[in-house]
Amino acid sequence: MTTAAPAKPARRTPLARTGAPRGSAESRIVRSIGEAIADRRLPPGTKLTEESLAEAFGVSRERVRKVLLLLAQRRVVTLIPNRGAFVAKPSPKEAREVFEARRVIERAIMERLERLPRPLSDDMLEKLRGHGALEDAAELAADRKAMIRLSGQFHLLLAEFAGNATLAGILTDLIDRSSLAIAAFERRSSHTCSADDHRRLIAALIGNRPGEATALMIEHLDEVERQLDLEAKTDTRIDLKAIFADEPETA
Amino acid sequence: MTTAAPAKPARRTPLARTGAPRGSAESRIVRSIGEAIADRRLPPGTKLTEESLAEAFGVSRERVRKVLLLLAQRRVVTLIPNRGAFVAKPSPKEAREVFEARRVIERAIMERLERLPRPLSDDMLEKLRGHGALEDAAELAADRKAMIRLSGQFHLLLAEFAGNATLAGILTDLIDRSSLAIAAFERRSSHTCSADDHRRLIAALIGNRPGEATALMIEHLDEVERQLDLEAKTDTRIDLKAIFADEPETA
DNA sequence: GCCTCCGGAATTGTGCACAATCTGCGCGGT
DNA sequence: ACCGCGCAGATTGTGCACAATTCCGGAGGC
Repeated sequence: MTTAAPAKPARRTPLARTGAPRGSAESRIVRSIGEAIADRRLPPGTKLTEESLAEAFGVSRERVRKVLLLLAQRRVVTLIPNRGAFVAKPSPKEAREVFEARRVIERAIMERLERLPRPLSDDMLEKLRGHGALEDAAELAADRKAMIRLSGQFHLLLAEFAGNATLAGILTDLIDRSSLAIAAFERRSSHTCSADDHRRLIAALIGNRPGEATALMIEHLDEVERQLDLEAKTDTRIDLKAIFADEPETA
Repeated sequence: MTTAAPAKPARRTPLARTGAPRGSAESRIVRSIGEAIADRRLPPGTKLTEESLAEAFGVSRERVRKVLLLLAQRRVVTLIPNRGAFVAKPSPKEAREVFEARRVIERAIMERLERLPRPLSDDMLEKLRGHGALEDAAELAADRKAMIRLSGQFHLLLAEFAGNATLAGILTDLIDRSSLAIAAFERRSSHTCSADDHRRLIAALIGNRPGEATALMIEHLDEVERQLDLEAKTDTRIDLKAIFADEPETA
């Protein structure tokens, strides 16, 4: 204050949502971008300019910057120093690794679910059936985006039932990265989307024939991976840049 | 890192390691803090003031802020809005989940290692034996910090041998969180630190008796967890705050 | 014709100043 | 004496200005 008040500030912070959920603003954007990537509105390799995103979400550039940092650590976007943020384009190797990691984790989850006391709780049954219905509806309506989103949610739902939030959290990231891999390597032709697999899985889980649900899950994941074209021929351009740039945070 | 000179005259990016200097500064700090937490120089619940850290590492406060955000997403520190960053203090539930997640992942890793063609490559054998020697030396010298660090590295080494960088990355986080759990729940008394377990594990791996190494790994992890005191009695203070504060980024 | 070099524009990176919020402590009222 | 209120100091949160870097296009030389 005091001296020197050259017309410059005049910012008013409209207190509209003063103490409002600060943190949630960021996670909202993270979710939003994450979904956009998952259902392929943002294909791998897309440049994510800070200012564009800031404008799109109506927030400041630093907010976006923070979000991008978060997404980068989840390997959903790739941050290249002085170059910017790009929707991650996994290598075939990484794609295979992600699916293998999923098999490892989801097998464990299924084994846990199969060990649950029977019959399953009404809550679980209802959620399973409800979800099945949603997937059926999406398939019937040929709503591709909904199907993708629901497919991810299905796996996450099972993870929650297993009661290990830590594993579920890890799986969340892996599912996002799967979506990315699918977007990057999906074959033009076939895509017998997995709603049917899910149906059988639900039935096996309810029916409780030992080992069957687990086997179906593994087979399901194998099938999804098998539908990808993971043979060489990677568009080396972006990948090389991403590889040779020092990754900001990889552990 | 002698100078903290704010002066920044004519930086020349000595290309020593390409575009690395920027990003690596942060990951250096992340590693540094991570290690300090792992070997208990920073016990759970410790307040991490931004400015103190900035001064300690000779960097600006925003750099520290970024690092804290990264560590927060790895669940190594807890970020409470307008309150600051604290070394995470896992709940007993979370501790159990982390160990279970480790069992899931490390079992898979061991099964993969056991499936490796025999004899193991010279490179692997050398690294295994070399690491064993280091652990022996640390145990002999009663160098607790070294033992903790080496113990984590051992598990990570096995993960690398398994050839799935994605799983290894996930395990890295879980190991850090294990250290945290151990720091939080270690019993005063016993701590037959696991160097002996590791020795047996190495032997089993080299010897290649089917299933033995995997079984030893599971038993090892069980044993480490069993040595913790995970009964209620949680210091609710910090945990409650962490729980009720809206978490910035949890997925 | 092609390659190289050199601006100009756009984009990212960083320090800084200030605003918002929380904690601790002392004062005054009941 | 106890409780609540409010002020002061410290700490975190955020926008902004500017520095650094990269990208793109064109002119010039071989």
